[in-house]
Amino acid sequence: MISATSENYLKTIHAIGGSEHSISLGALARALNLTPGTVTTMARQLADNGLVHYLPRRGIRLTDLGRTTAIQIIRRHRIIEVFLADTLGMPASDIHPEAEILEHAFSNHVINLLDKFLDHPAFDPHGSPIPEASGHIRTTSLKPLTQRPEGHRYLIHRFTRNDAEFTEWLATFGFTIGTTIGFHKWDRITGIVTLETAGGRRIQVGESAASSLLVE
Amino acid sequence: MISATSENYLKTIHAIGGSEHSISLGALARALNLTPGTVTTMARQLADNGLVHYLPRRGIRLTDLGRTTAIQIIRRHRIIEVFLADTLGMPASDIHPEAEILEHAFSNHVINLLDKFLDHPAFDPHGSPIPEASGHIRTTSLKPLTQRPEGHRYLIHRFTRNDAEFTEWLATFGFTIGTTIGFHKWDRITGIVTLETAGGRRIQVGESAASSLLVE
DNA sequence: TTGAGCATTTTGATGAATCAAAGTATCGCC
DNA sequence: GGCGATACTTTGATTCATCAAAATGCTCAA
Repeated sequence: MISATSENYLKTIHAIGGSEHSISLGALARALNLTPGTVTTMARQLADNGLVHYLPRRGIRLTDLGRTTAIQIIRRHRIIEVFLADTLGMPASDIHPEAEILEHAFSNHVINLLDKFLDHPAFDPHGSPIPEASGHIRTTSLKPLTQRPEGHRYLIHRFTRNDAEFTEWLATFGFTIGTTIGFHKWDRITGIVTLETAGGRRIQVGESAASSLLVE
Repeated sequence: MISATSENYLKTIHAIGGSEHSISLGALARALNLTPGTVTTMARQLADNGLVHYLPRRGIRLTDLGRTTAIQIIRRHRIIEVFLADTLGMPASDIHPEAEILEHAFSNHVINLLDKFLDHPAFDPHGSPIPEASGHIRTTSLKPLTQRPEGHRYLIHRFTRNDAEFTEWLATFGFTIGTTIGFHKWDRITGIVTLETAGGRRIQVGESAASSLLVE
C-alpha cells in the first residue's frame, strides 16, 4: 500500500510536468513546500518502488506505474469534488481542501461506485476533466474564449483562474459552468473584450480575464 | 489536530467500556492488537492531551473531551456506513473496513452535510444507533430486530429504511407498524434472517433488511 | 579552464508510532 | 507475611517523514 505522502509527491510531480519530461528536484521541493534534502530522500524511495525514474542531479520523471497512480489520485480527487458540490451542496470554493484529504482515504472501488452514483461526470466543479477508471483522460476541444471567433455563443466549461471572487462575479451575470456565454467583440487596441449574457446584456472585461474562460 | 492513531485508541477505549469505568491497558492492548508497551506510551500521550485520565498500573478512562471525541468518530463511521450501503449500494458486509479508513478523513462539517443528505438516519446498516451531532445518543427501547434474541415475536415500531418498495413488500406479509413479527433465525454465515408472519409463514431476508426493522 | 554561484545530496537530528525484551509492581494464595 | 504468577512499564531499536546545515557537484562566464 502506498502512503498518502507518496501519493502527494506523485500528484505534484504530475502537476508540474513530470509525466512528460524530467523535472528538477528543486522545482518539486518548491511545489511541495519541502526542503530539497527531504525531496532527495523521497525521490530515491519512490524510485525504489518503481514509481519514478530518478537520475541523481538530473531530475525525476514518472514511470508508467507512477503516472497511472497519479491519474487515479486525480480521478479520486475530482470525483470527490463533484460529490461535495453537487450532492452535498458545498460551495465550489470550499471543496478543494476537503478533497485533498479524502482522496487518500477513498478506495478505487468505492470511487467507482460513487462515479456511477454521480452518473459518470466528465468534469469537476472547477471544470477540470475527470480521468476515466481506465486512466484515459477525455480529450476535449476546449479553448480560451479569446481563441474563438467573435460574434458567437459558447458553452462555458472551465475557469483556469481559480479564484472564488472572479467566478462569483461571473455568476452574477449567469456565467457558470454549463451555461453559454456570448463573445461579442474583442477590441485589440484597448484589450477590452465585450461579453453578452443570455439576456443580451453586454459586459466588458480585460482580455486576460476573457482568456481564462475555457469554452467549447 | 488529532491523529488517526489517537482516534482509533479513543474509539477502542470507548468500545470496551472506558467511558463508564477505568479499563486496564492490557485489555486495550489486546483490543487494539498492539504490544502492552506501545499502549503504555500512548496512554501517557493521550493523558497529556487531556483525552484520558491515566493512573499508572491502574488503568485509563476517557475524559469528557475524550468521550465526545470518541462519539464523533463513531458518528462519522456510522453515517459513512449508511452512505456506502444506502447510497452507493454496497453490501453491508463490505462497508466496515472502508468506513474504518474514511472516518478519519471526513471532517465533521462534511459529515453533517452528508447526514442531512441521508435524511438524518438513526441507525447504521448494522442496526447500531447513530449519535446526533450534539453527541447525544438517542436512547430508546427500540432496537433493530437483529439486536434481539431469536425465537420470539416483537412489535414493529418503525422502519429505518424508508423506501416505499421495501415497506410495501413487507406489508404483503402483514408486517406493518403496530403488528408483530416473528424473529425465527439469523444465520450469521449466510447473513440470512428468517422471519415468521402472524400465520406462521417463514420469510427470508438479508440481515441489513432485518436490521432496518425497529422492534420493541 | 577555472572558479563562483547555485542546485543537489549527505549527514545528523527530531517526533510519531511501533516492537522485543528486560525490569518492576501488584495481587492472590499458601 | 512471603512468593510466584501476571500485568504493566521501561529501555533500546526501527521506520517514516521531515528539517537544518554541511558537503559536493555542475554550469556558465570571464
